[in-house]
Amino acid sequence: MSVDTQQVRMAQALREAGYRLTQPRLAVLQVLQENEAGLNPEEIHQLGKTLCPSLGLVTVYRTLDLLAELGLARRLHSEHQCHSYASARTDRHYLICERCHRVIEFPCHGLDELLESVRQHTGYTINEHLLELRGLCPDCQENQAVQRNA
Amino acid sequence: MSVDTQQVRMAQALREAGYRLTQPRLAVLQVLQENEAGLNPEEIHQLGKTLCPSLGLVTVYRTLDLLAELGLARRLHSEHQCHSYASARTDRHYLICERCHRVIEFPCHGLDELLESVRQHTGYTINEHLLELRGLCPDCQENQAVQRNA
DNA sequence: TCCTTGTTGAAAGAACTTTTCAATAAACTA
DNA sequence: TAGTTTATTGAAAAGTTCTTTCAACAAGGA
Repeated sequence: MSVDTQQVRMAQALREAGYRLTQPRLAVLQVLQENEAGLNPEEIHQLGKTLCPSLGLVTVYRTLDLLAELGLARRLHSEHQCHSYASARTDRHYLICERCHRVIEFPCHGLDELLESVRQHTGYTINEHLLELRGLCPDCQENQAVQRNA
Repeated sequence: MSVDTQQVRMAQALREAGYRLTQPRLAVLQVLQENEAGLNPEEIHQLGKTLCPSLGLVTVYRTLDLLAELGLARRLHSEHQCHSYASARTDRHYLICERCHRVIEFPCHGLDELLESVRQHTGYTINEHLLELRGLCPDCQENQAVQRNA
């Protein structure tokens, strides 16, 4: 998909959701498009200023939120940083309840073939991985059911 | 493994690495042990003060770093927050180069059975997932080889 | 072109993390 | 066990990162 096509897609998405298409928003979008992934807000701001000199960092934050809302951008990591006690393993498997935010670790088998296939397709070596699942824990599923019936 | 066993393990790890075993460090460790996963530094601080009243937040941060260095604790999410341009999918698969920090997305098949097995073992429903792989991209592998030969 | 109102950028504020430094306490020595 | 050394601590200050506030601006409809 070309840059222009993407911009048209974004223009539509914005209008449909009742937002305006502005120069700062186009600049942020274009920076994201041209850099695939892995930019932080400050980097996006610096690159974006070459496209829209008046662009402010605040607008970058706001636009990233907006694009996320529209499903056009996505935060790479979860917003709340946590610490967990863990063994010396480098591989991490977390299961997070979206309602009560409880976090458990789970044993994970059967990922090896997947990793090998990724390695072959991309040429990357893979040293460690993080698999983070989000859903509802049994308690919250039950509470939700109770609430629906009430 | 019991709490006491863990403390002995930590005492050894600290001494072997040339660090001292202190009350604040024991308190942080014990809080992490008793709470499995998902605490932020401030929460650890509050809980830790019941075990070591003088415990300061700064020491919590320092101890978490130390425990991470010793392989006894682990940060749940990566420290640098990034944004990536993405489609509307809720499932995310990132491959991050640990050297040049390039991030690419990759197609991911074959995770479904794994998720189903996790669901059965834990009782959680799973709405979305994040699979983050870390390794070296082909370019950096090559550069590393060149450097070794130089 | 005018008007309405969503959007912007700067400054201030909030939240989170790190650095600095004098006081403290762990661990070694005698 | 008491004395000594030095890593460690907690408080305050500084540094980062992100959010809120608000007057000025510009997008898009009339």
